[in-house]
Amino acid sequence: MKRPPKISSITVSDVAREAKVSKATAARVLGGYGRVSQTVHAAVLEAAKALGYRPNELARSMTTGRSGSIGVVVGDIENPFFSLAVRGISDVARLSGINVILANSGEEVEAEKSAIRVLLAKQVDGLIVTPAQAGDIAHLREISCPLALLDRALPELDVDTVTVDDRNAALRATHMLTQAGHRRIAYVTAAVLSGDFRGAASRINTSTVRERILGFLEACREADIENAERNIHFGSSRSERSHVLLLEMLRSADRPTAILASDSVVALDLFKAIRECGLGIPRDISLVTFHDADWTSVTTPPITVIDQPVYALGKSAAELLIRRLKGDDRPPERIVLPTTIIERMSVGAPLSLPHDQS
Amino acid sequence: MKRPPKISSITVSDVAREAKVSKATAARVLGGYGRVSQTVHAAVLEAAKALGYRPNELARSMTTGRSGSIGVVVGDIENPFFSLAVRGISDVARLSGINVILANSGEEVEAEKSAIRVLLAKQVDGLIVTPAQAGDIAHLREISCPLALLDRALPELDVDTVTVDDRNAALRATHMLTQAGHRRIAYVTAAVLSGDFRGAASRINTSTVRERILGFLEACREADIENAERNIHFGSSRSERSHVLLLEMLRSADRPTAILASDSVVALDLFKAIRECGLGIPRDISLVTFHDADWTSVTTPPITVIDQPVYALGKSAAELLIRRLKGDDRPPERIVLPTTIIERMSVGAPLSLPHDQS
DNA sequence: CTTGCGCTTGAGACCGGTCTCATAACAAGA
DNA sequence: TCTTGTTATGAGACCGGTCTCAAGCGCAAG
Repeated sequence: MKRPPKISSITVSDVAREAKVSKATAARVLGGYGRVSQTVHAAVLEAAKALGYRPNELARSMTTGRSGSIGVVVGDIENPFFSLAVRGISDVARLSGINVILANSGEEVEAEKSAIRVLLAKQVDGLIVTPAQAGDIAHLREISCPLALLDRALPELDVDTVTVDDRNAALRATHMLTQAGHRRIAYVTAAVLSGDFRGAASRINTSTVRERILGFLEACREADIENAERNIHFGSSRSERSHVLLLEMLRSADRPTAILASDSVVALDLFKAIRECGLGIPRDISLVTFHDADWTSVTTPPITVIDQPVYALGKSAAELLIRRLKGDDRPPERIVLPTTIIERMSVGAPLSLPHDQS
Repeated sequence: MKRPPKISSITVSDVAREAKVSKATAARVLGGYGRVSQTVHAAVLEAAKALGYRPNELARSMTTGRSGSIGVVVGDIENPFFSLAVRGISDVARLSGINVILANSGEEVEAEKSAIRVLLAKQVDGLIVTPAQAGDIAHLREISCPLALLDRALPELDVDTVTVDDRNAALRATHMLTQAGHRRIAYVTAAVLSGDFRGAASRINTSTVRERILGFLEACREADIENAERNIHFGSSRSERSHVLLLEMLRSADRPTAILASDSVVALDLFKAIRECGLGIPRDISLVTFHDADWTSVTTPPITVIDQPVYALGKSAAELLIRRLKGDDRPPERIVLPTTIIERMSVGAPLSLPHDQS
């Protein structure tokens, strides 16, 4: 075996020798378990300090079977939604002396699988995952440690889950738009759909995506808008290609008069695209987005948003997970957090209608 | 010893027994080292698959002394600057099969110390740190594994470091403002200064903060602006209190006619504060900020920014660190990345001067 | 003075891998 | 045929902790 690169770290045995006690006794003091006499306790501590002893958490984890860390797999840390949620998670984790290993899935199942495998191999005590795709969840089933789902529920997976009331949020937001007189409303989401949509909402089993669409469609139905499904745009990402697609949509003859965006990244891209097309908000087009990202209040006009309790989302997921880690084994809980709509200035009546309609 | 919670995970020995070979041989196949005959190799693999063997990375790390992960300590993941840098780091790390353990210091030294201690105990192979304070770096000195500094250099710490040319950036940005005719220019930074400033720039040894201030002061000197130090505002954070302080500054009789902000979070807060005061950009006040955050291009007016190669910053730091992890021990490198100024619409001439001056 | 109990301590197994070393088996060269 | 070399395999030590178990000790009760 190669000499480990670190220059001779101090072990329990070293401390024991220095303090002239057995390894077991030194370990008891250093590990904080068992009973040791005052005298010896002090002696060991002194020896440890003199030698500069640092416990090897890895070795400790090996015997205890607990690593003291949890794994978090999110779609994209760059998305402020996730950074805030992660913040919530790590704040809670730190309070319990647990630390967080973060992994990015880039919203791709394969990357997610690989991340989970690595995390599991690292013996994380628990996992918080934002599943990238709901169709492929075998790898989530196989997870042998406590698992919590963040932001996206999986109906077939009965584990602790924290989401927001996406359906109702989408319903209310869309309702707001129909009330304003809009009839050509688009829902633009970053989620990708394998295959084609066409009303098969049941096929989408990522809760967040499905619930929002369901809410959106319900509001459309209430307003007697037909073929609303046509206006659902999937796969909007940070890429150049999807930006072009948005421009295309905005320049088409029957362009929507109002848009609901699935997150602030999509919304920002939309905002830029709308400008590029020389359209005005809310004169030519109304815009509402999920997530009260910090920038939404400083644009001209400021954007009406669906405010999700993102920090709380992460916090709750972590709390649920940690509770379970501590041995509590009540049945899995599904928490749904409420959202509120913050009305700003990005919603107006469609151009073709008299302004006093609403 | 308590039975570990995980229900009897499959070990090398189990696989060995199943495949009817010795533990050593099974380990050779599973660990991918040493030489094994074709036949046995296949047999072991089959047995492993049948049993559902998953390697225990912890145990592996224990003997090898390498954990295959690096620790990253940043000030605040919520700050888009850091999320992007972290993204750069993790992208590089993944390519080398290394994973990242993330810790937040909240820009507090004590939290930073504690995070480093935990990370070290977890036997990370290397560390990337954005030191919260430059005065207190004993804990960084003691680090026994490769260390790389991100965004902030420490003159007294000779390790791999990646920064941007803060001084020059601040110089040019400030110069732009003086050229436009401004003479009351404020620099607002999130950094906290222990004690009072008053020209003792040498006392600030966080490179980022010092260099920027130096650049700022140099530009002021060139323009014969006296007492420019007075207009340096420290400790601007996301807190309510600091927002009030900003409002105070903006409402004072000799309020600045132009402001340079140290990061996009500060800038956003400033932007809001400026609005609250009923001031117009750039009519009443000009604004320039470090970091081309996504929102800066969609405000009215869009903000002139100092574009830092943030992703590259993280990427380079990770590359430097990983190179060192692989055994390369050339002397520590200090990389300084260039910045560019993206001129948008937030800079104008001060109100008191005729517009054609510039 | 013994017995018994509680407390402190030491010896050593164990976790799940890696890796060294010795042995066995076999092929090729003398 | 005997030596030498090469390759495949097994036995077991080791990493740095935790934890079990039994022995040693002092003290109070019988």
